[in-house]
Amino acid sequence: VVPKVSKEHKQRRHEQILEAAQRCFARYGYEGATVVRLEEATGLSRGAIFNYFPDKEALFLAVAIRTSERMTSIWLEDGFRALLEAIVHEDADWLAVQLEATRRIRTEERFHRLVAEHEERFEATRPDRLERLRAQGYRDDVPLDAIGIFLGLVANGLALRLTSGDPLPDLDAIAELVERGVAPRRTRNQGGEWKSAPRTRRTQRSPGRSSAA
Amino acid sequence: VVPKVSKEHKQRRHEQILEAAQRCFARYGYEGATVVRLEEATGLSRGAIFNYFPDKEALFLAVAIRTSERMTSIWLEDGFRALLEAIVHEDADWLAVQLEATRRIRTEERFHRLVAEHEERFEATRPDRLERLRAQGYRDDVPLDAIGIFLGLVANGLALRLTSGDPLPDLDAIAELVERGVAPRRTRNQGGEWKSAPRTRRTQRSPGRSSAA
Amino acid sequence: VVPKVSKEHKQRRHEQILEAAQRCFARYGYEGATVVRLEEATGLSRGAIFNYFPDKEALFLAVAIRTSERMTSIWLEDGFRALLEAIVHEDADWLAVQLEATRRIRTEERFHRLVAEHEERFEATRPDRLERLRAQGYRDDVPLDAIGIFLGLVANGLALRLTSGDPLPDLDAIAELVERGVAPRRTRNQGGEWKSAPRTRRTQRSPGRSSAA
Amino acid sequence: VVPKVSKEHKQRRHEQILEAAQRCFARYGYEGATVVRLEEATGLSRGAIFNYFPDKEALFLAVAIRTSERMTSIWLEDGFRALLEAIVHEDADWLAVQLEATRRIRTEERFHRLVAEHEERFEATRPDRLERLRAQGYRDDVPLDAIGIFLGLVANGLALRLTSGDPLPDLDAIAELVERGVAPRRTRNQGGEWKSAPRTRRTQRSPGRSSAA
DNA sequence: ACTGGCGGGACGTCCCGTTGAT
DNA sequence: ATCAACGGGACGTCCCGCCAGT
Repeated sequence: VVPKVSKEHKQRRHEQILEAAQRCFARYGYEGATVVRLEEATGLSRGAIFNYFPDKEALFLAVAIRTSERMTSIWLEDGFRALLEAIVHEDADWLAVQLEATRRIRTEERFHRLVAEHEERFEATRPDRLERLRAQGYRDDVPLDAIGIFLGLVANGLALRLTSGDPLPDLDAIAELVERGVAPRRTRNQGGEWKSAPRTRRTQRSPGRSSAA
Repeated sequence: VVPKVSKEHKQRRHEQILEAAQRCFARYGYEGATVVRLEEATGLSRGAIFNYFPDKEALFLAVAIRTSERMTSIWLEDGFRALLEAIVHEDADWLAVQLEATRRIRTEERFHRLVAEHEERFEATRPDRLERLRAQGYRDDVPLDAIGIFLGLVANGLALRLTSGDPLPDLDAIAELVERGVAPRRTRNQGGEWKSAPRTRRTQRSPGRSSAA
Repeated sequence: VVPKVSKEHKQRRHEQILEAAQRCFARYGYEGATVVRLEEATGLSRGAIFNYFPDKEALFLAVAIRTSERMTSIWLEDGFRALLEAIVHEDADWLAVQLEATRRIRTEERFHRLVAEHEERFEATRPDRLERLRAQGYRDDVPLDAIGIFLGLVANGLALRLTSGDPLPDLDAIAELVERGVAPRRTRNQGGEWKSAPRTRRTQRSPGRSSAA
Repeated sequence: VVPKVSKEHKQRRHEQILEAAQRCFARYGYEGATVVRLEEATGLSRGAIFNYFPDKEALFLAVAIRTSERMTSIWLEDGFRALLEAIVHEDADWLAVQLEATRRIRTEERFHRLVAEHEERFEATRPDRLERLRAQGYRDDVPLDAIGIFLGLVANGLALRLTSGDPLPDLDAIAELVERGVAPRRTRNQGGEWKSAPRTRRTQRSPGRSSAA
């Protein structure tokens, strides 16, 4: 009944495994991230790893959720430009994990259901993002959700490009192109608002399984 | 040692295998497309399949090259809007294959090299794409290759979104946003070609594939 | 469509695997009969073995059914004394397999169902054994099915004893004791009928899962 | 290093583990009785269990010895009929354990030796069973040890039948058949002791076990 | 040309028993 | 004395590709 190791210890182990697993899944893909490689990456043994996660699949799901939450959190709190910056400049592991996740959603029925359940459970906690998007002052001659989707396309396309190993694009140029596309008629292009814009700019993604997409 | 069946027969078998394999790889992913499933999809047996392709990886490479060439060919010959249309309206198998390919490039050293070799060999045969891009009349205050990359981001992002099962976006709206982003200053929207001129759309689906896909 | 190897070949392989597996299961028990040991015993590889049987469990079931049919067939065709003789003098592998089977029926829900399904399917093929028992001329002051059960107890007890490695009992003495127990009043003990008795003496077991019991 | 808990506490723990383990081994078999299940059954954890027994095998041996001693004690003290009654009416766990034990003797060299050592050590403590058997007044035209073996066959056969889930037989009928088989010539059935004198039956079930069994 | 029996390797899972912490 | 984290071994399963057979 008395905890044999401190709760902090368990927490740290949990985190340690998640982090190492993220590296592994990113580098080798789900199937390529064999248990042996997970052992090497974590520095722990099967017994330890599967003491914290029932399954390799559960481990992967946990990693995917983590990265997904990270991604949406950046977008919501720091804005779209910050998201592009993060995609470009931070380590690319979480992008790769996201792509893995979408692939497994596509190909593995079981995983699809697991993710759907999770999404359902945390759907309610999300604020109305469309409202927040409206406040950003985008052009109004195009449906707002289309703008949200468009921004998502660019972000995902960027992530895909980076994980493929293609060279880094000129982020300012990209941002400029995006900006002109979504800015209101008159205010367009008055001087790189993308960079100086308030940190709360964000947009909307489809409510479905957007986080993993 | 005279060939027992006509060259056309071999050609047809080759094609038949490629097509079935594409379905398989798209639906199940590379690892999930086991040889047994490939047998079922092709209606042939191991022996036959591995008679035409040295191993599973070579088969996948052939499929990936095929889909990749198809994608670039649409873009170059029918324009970006046509590419978007194709991504949206044709069966999504080749998108999934493309994603699989990038994933394997990322994770499998061996496959990465195979692709690189192939690219090198066929690089010379491609016309200068930037030249053709220039002819489209985009804005000139942003480097042309950035525009190309930007368009690629959107296309890839769209592909990724579709294969994830997210709902179809309003293509016209997306096209409008992209158009304003890349059009020259003054000439923007002078004829809404994006909307009104979906040049040579290829939206018809290849027969006999979609139903089974 | 044309069989690649002769049907006889497949038949022989099937038999070969069953026989070796029987040895293995008898000697090591179900859990102890690891796939490696089955490989050694059959002289074949995993690939070959599991080409003929989907599962280790299916293989065991096939073996158990085989031995069970053998046991009941001896009893029905050659009589109870012949059964005792067979239990004592033939190789004890099939006894051990039978015991394994009952144990797995007891402990493994899944196996229990498999056996039950099999029994159900072959129930109809069995002739009315109680009738045949009646013809044997046992004492009539005790219910006939009790006599059948009693004989079954002795046979099973003998099997259990033998597989435990205990020394062989004096079969004639045992037979004499059984004989006096079940013979009609007057004819009792007139001179070792057990040995000279007609070869079609048999008795009844509970219809349930008797074959595996 | 004074013992922190009383000797009685240790004794109770010991007993508690043995009892729970007996249930486990009976229900799941040796291999199926995983340590996790033993933990659940005992309400204790690995550490506690392996503090009292060096390993799983030793625990099983202890359980098996316990049940075995119980069985022989009933036979010797209360007679054969009482043994049959006990087999039929008491909870079947110890029968299953006995069967498990004989199986492991047969298949596991190591366990066989352990049991042999134990037998050797306690052989001397047992009174001469043949002597006691002789005192029961059986027929003398058949070797006495054959009678003993015969009775053992019936008892074991009955146990096997019961653990297999087959329906309960009519015990009186069985006893009558046995009785006639082993009784002296003239004195047979002079009082039907088998039926009328179920000496000192021990049919009450041990408390607290049956409900959970 | 085509089949499929087969070898053998590697995977995820589970399980036992040790060990260090309480 | 008791616990649970953990190491590491072995298991059944599945899968790819070779090649003997037709």
